[in-house]
Amino acid sequence: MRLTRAGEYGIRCVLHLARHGRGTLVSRKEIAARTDVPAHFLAKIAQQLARAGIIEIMQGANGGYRLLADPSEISLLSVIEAVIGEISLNDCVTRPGSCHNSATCAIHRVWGKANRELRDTLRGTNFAAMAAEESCCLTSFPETGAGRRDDSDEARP
Amino acid sequence: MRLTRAGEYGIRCVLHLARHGRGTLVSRKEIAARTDVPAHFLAKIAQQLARAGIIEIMQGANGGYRLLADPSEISLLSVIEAVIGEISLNDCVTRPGSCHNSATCAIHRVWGKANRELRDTLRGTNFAAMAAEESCCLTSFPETGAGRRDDSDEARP
DNA sequence: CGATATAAGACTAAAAATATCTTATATATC
DNA sequence: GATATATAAGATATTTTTAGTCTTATATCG
Ligand code: SF4
Ligand code: SF4
Repeated sequence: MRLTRAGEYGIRCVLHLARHGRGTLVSRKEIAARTDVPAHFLAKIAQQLARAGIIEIMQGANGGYRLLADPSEISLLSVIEAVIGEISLNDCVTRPGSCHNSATCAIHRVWGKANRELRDTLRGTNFAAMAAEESCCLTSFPETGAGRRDDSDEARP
Repeated sequence: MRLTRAGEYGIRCVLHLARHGRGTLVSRKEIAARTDVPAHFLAKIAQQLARAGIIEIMQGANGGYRLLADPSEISLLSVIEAVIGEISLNDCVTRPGSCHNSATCAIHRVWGKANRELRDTLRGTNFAAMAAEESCCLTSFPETGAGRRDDSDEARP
């Protein structure tokens, strides 16, 4: 009944990009450092965000990630579900077949309602407002992570 | 982001008891068979429900479980949280200290709101209505579980 | 007492989450 | 084109959580 770490990281990544605005390229390294996410883990999450059409990944020197849409058009729900899949408070909500009983189950309907409400709330939240907040999440993370200084993929000579 | 199996089992157990009414003693064996829950697992869950004051456990021959309160006074939320602990959609909701940043985080507030809504919905659902439903969950489980015939703790002579 | 229940917690197995490592590929710059 | 720097992609490893089982102890009825 909780968000996974990957989901939380995905949100941080998009929020950081949203603060730079749509289309601005930001390196994975910077995002990882500023949002306190392991760089390699971020790579994986970014791939899922890219597949969902939320960000674009630029390879090569001076590569990085950029937002494809305007922050106001990106909902919290779409980011979360891009990373962890469709939200489902109980198995039978998204897979009614998992319980032979779901067709007539009173509890099933309660879960369905709660699930709908939750998704609607998250769908109703976009990144424009959050990015604009004076004290946003990500400004509080240190610019150069003390314990996470060197996340480069390359070995030093 | 999903209910654990233990939570689901706890709900089934209470619902089954609710259908018998407050104070009626039902054996663990019967509950386990009718709700399709492993008997030993149910024992563990029942202990948590007992600690939360929802059911009472009677030991000895002809023992079993009984509801302490009227089904109308037992909310879905109380049963779930008795089994899986307080609902928390994200770590920082129940443990703000887990992220040094929660005090000023815009996303944090969204999670707080969503979490409150979810808990309110579950709090607003009690077992009286669900137990009264014509085709309740538990009637659909076979009376004698085909693959779960013998859940006795005792070895046969 | 003896049969039949659950208590309590140790133990095991399976699954999922989290993170890392390795090899490959793309791009800018020289 | 060569080189340095970036991400891609997926295999692998570690840790944590979930799910279930097993064993020994205790309570109650008849
Ligand atoms: S018993 Fe009802 S709530 Fe539980 S899994 Fe089956 S359909 Fe869902
Ligand atoms: S960054 Fe915000 S939402 Fe994420 S864990 Fe920290 S306080 Fe919670």
